[in-house]
Amino acid sequence: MTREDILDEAGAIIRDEGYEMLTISNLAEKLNVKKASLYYHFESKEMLISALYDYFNEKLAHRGFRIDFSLDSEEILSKTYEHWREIFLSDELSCGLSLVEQRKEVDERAYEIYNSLHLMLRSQSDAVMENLVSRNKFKKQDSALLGELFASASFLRLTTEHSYEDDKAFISAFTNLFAT
Amino acid sequence: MTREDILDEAGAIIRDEGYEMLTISNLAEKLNVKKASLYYHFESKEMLISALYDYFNEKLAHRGFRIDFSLDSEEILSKTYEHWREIFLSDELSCGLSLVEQRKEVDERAYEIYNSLHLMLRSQSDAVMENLVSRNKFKKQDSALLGELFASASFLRLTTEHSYEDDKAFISAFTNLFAT
Amino acid sequence: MTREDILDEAGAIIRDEGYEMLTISNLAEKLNVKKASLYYHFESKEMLISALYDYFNEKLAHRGFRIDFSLDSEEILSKTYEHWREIFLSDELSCGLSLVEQRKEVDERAYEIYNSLHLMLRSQSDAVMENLVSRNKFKKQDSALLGELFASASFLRLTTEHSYEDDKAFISAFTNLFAT
Amino acid sequence: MTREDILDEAGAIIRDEGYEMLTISNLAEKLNVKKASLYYHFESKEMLISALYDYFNEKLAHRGFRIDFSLDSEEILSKTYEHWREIFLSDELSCGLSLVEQRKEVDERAYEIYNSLHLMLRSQSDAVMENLVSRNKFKKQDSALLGELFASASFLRLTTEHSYEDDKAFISAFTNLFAT
DNA sequence: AATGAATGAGGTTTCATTCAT
DNA sequence: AATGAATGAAACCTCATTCAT
Repeated sequence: MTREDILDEAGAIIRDEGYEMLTISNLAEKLNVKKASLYYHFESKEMLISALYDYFNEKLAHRGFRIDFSLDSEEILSKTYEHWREIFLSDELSCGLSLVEQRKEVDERAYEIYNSLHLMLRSQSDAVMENLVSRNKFKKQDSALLGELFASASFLRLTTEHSYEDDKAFISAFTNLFAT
Repeated sequence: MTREDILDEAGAIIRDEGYEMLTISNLAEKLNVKKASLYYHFESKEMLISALYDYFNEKLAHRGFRIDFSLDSEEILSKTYEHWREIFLSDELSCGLSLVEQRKEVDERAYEIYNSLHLMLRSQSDAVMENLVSRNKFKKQDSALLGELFASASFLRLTTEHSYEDDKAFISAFTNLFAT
Repeated sequence: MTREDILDEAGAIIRDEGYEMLTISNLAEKLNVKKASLYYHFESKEMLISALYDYFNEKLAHRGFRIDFSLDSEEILSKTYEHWREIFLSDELSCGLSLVEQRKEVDERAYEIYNSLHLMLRSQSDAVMENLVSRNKFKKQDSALLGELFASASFLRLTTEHSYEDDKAFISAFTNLFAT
Repeated sequence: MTREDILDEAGAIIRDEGYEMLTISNLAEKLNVKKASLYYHFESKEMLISALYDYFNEKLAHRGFRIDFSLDSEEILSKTYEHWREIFLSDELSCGLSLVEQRKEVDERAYEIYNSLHLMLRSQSDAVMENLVSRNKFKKQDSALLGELFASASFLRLTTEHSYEDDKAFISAFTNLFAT
């Protein structure tokens, strides 16, 4: 059992059972070790959770963002959305996302990460919009506003349940709304 | 001490200290009563929390939504946003909102309310957009999409920190983007 | 079960089994209650121990010191010694004494009490010597020094094991040494 | 890391932090080794503590006691007291003393050593007094009683805080009290 | 000679809850 | 309507110890 194994299992518990079910007992049981063993790897529950934030942060940082701007507008938005969707639903990151969502109101650390996640979406959205506007794919208008609108709507779609077709339709409609 | 007093204090704890700090001990202490006394009013903690959801739901239901459509477009959006802001920040409702936000990933009941809150924003937003489009204040286009964009962006703005001016600017820009 | 019952039992454990055996589990078991019950009466183990110091201090303060100075010198010293012996061996106070002895090197509070106990013996010893010297029962000499000598020797005798006769002989010899 | 290093550090912990802080974890940490390593040198904590008693005993045994009886009475007492003071305060022995003081009520072994320490002081004190009396430096009287008085008062002075001058004055007064 | 990893037992404390009064 | 006293379960954590390497 390595530190990573522990963090992975901790993340899974948070995602699947909720933050308040992340107890040393529960965690140990799932890992098939005794409670005391966890204290060999982490000084305290607090430190474990802190490590969990680091772990998530690091994984998030390793996600690149490359968009092929030779595609047509709708496909560009579509790829962007897919990229985010992967982040939100990937086994690797959904745990951290779940942690952050549950703790953001109460834990400074979670709040920061939640905000920086927003910021990431927003800046990627802005970059895409700027490109489309500058290349006259989208009507000449405030690309920052377009960025916010696309990022916001996408974020909410990603954190609530929507059908695949519904998402497709949204992207198509969004493209049409602003396409030249 | 009435049931309402208890629910109010419970809400305040959730908002100010987080859901996990809502313990019988903490609640009793804040109310200056002994723990056992709370069991005269509520069968169990579970029932108390259930009552808390009802309490919030009821208060939410009593919030009407009346917009004076004789105002100009920007003012209409502004009033709409103000209306939501009041809901999100009012002492009466912020507690329930906090509860729902913290528990939505984990508690069926919270998830439902969270969704219905979204729906409410969305339907009000849709109604406003439909009106503006139908009265040719806004360009003829898919009013449902406009509804989603406005509701989404507003929701995220309301649940993260933004300056008053920033919000003003957003509404103004949004209006310009779609105004005829 | 009252606070006093708990303190008495805690004291007994310290005296009979040693300070490190004063655990919440052990204490609860001896009192035939469950661990959690102790927390109704004391906020924490630390508070319990603090209360124990108070309890001992109070009992110590209630011990008067009255010597009949019409007796002969040896009897006066004998009574004085008996008075102290009672303090050191009484069921009521031996517990506190044991606590203080075991913790004085490590716990500020115990150290203070230990010192004030010394001081008490010393001042009573001084008073007795002063009386005997001033009444010419003892040779004219530094009564403070006599006080220290008698108090010191008595203290050590009381905290280590000595036969009754040995103590008697000591007092007798001490009297002869200084009697006119 | 040798057995001695371990014993020295263990003693330092007992003196500086108290017996209950002598844990394998704490000890290992201070020695910059891992807990398991200590078990290469000592079978168990119990054996380690037993070795600690031996270690202290041995060091104590190596302290000779030689007094130059050609000095004057006050100086003889002064040297005797100094000798003891060195034992009580020396880095080498204060640890063991601390151990014994903290454990004497609870641990047979500590109790024995504590008693034999007393005995040592007592027999040295007796020897000095006998010499002074036999050489007519002190008035002809029960030298064993003088021995007890000097040893007792000194012992208490050494285990509680006193100024250097205060100690000096005590020795001077004691000398005067019994000098011919 | 030392250590990484694990453990069983037991420590203090908090939790929601009960029940007689 | 409220509370004093108690409780079982479970929380986090530390202890001395083991054992393969």
